Amino acid sequence: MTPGAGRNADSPAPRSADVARLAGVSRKTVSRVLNNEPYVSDEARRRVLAAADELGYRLNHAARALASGRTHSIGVVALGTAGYGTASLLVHIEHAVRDAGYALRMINTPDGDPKRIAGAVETLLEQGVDAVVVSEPVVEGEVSLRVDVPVLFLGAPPAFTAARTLSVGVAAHQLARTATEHLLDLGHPTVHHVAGPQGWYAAKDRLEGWRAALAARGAHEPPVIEGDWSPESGYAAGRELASDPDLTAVFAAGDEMAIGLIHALRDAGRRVPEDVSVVGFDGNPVFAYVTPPLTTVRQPFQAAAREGIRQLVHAIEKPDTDLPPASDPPVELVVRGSTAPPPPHQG
Amino acid sequence: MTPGAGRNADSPAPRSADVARLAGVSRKTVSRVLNNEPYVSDEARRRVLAAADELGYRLNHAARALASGRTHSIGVVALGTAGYGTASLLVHIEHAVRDAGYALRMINTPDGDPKRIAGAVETLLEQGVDAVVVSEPVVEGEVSLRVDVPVLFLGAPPAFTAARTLSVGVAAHQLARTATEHLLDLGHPTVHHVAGPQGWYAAKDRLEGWRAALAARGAHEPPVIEGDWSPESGYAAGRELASDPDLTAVFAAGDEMAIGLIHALRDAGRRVPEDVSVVGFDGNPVFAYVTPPLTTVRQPFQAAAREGIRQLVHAIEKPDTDLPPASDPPVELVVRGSTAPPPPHQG
DNA sequence: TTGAAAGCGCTAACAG
DNA sequence: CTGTTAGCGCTTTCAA
Repeated sequence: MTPGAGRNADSPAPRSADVARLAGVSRKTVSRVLNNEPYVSDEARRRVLAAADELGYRLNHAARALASGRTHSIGVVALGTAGYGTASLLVHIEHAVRDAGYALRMINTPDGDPKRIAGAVETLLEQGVDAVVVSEPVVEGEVSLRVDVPVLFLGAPPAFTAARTLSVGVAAHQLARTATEHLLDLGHPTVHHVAGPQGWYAAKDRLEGWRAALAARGAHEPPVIEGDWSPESGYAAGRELASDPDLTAVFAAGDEMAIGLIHALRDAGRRVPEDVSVVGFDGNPVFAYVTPPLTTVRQPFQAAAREGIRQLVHAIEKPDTDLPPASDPPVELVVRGSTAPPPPHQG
Repeated sequence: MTPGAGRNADSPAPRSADVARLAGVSRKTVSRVLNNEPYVSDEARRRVLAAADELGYRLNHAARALASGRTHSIGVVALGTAGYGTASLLVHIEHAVRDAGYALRMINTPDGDPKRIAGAVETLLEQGVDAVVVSEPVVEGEVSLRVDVPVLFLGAPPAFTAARTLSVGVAAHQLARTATEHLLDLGHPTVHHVAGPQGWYAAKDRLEGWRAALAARGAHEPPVIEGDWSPESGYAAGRELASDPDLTAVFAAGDEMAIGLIHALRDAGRRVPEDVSVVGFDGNPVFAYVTPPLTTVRQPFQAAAREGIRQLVHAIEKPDTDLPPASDPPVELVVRGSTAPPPPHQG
């Protein structure tokens, strides 16, 4: 006997009134049970649940949203394409959202153009969401949106102005600094940087972390080469860098750029890590298995997603109370085989 | 002057009645304009649009869904974690869904357990979706669901029974066969296989493609080693395989396993591709930049997503008409540096 | 080409 | 602890 077997297969889907009738209670009581509200006798609760089950009842969220003004869903605008970083962050966001009892609506935009992001948020709002999370937006935030739900910016400061914005970082600055210091600690006189596209906040932040580390040690700051996250752009940067005889260490703002970079360096006859050390950024586990295994820093995606959603749900549900602050996400350097002390002497 | 400047910032959001009043028409006419229905004078249309714009009007989708019974959104249950394949497919699905004018609701499940999938579909249905797409489910499909919306299985045959199911493949069998034949064509006497977890349909399909290629050439079929898609499992398989002196060619069911495999082979003193050739599966562009660059087959994710959504939208909107069939997705072998003819003679 | 009336299925507010 | 009464903002008849 499948659920709902008592009725014709083509009969309309059961409504809460049907459940109420079968359970012998009012619709409101059914509503109470379904929403886990207090003040329902155990007996009534039991009967309602049994009736709902027997009927194969499924709550109509559109009706609930219309009546309550709340949709119980969170919209996320995901940036970028299928990179490991973005995808991994998205997975963790989804998980955190679901754990919090919300549904997820998603829009992906290939680039981080603020107008595009604003358009995506607009679309999400129209579809009805209780909050919005913007994952890793770009830096320039001149757009202003009329948004009355809370907005979380993950991995960046607010990319546009709205009534209630939150922002949770992924410690990019600190991670970049850690990566650079690792190289400096190894004895390299300075560290070159292959940056991400400077329209992205994440790219800018990493660059600044690198710059800060250099400054703190009084190391010379070589010119930056800007890539676009792709391995191709890392390769191009590597060709350029390979001609510099003083080059001994490079920090790339992304693992994939680092991979391209290493390839170019080797094609140019520079050994990694014997001649040149390379550190990446992201922490994709697969790069532990390439030659040489990539030293990198791991982004605390999970911690950031959980913390961000925690704050967001708090803003939705208890906007007037304060939220206990969370501990900072861990900063993790993964030392593998692409880094080593600089060659004995050069030139 | 920002939109809606005429009203107090805290006033309730404008409704279609407000637009109607300002435009001097009835609510139904507003509805007609907003839904691009015929039988509206240009003049009325213009006035409605102007009024909506002036008020900063945003249609309430919950109300529309309640009244019309259609949500204009498609639910997707995404399988697996942040791998390149899954993420890339998801991005293309999102794009195709949005292009079709639908919103996307997403649930991610880490494994492909049919019960989990069924639960995810149930959740999606409750949230209200006009159709469901299940991305790359596992093979065993004993679950039966009472689903009245169309369901698309992408990359696999139906994983559960429902009223209206569609299925669009990603040519995995053919791709696996092509990969294997490439190795055979190079002169390898046979090809070993590192498979994906056999609970996954995609893994089984690739294994069968490999098997078919071998059978067609009358090549001996060596025992299969089963991995779990991770580079670690590829490495473990590589350690095992490296002890076989007859080994000259391996087809791995995923790029990441291939990377782990190559690493193990080299750790064991077998050169790639001089001693052993390796082909992967997926087509992640970054592996063009590792050493050796990985020969692989590219999955037609975009073509599959577009075609699947096309069929799905057709099933939603015109369930009674036939849909012109689409051409098969392209099968693409990407030959890079990890494959070569077998060594002159062995043993 | 347009409008009036009647719900869609649920929850909110209030009364028992 | 439980029920009653009104809507939520839109689309759907159906009539003009």
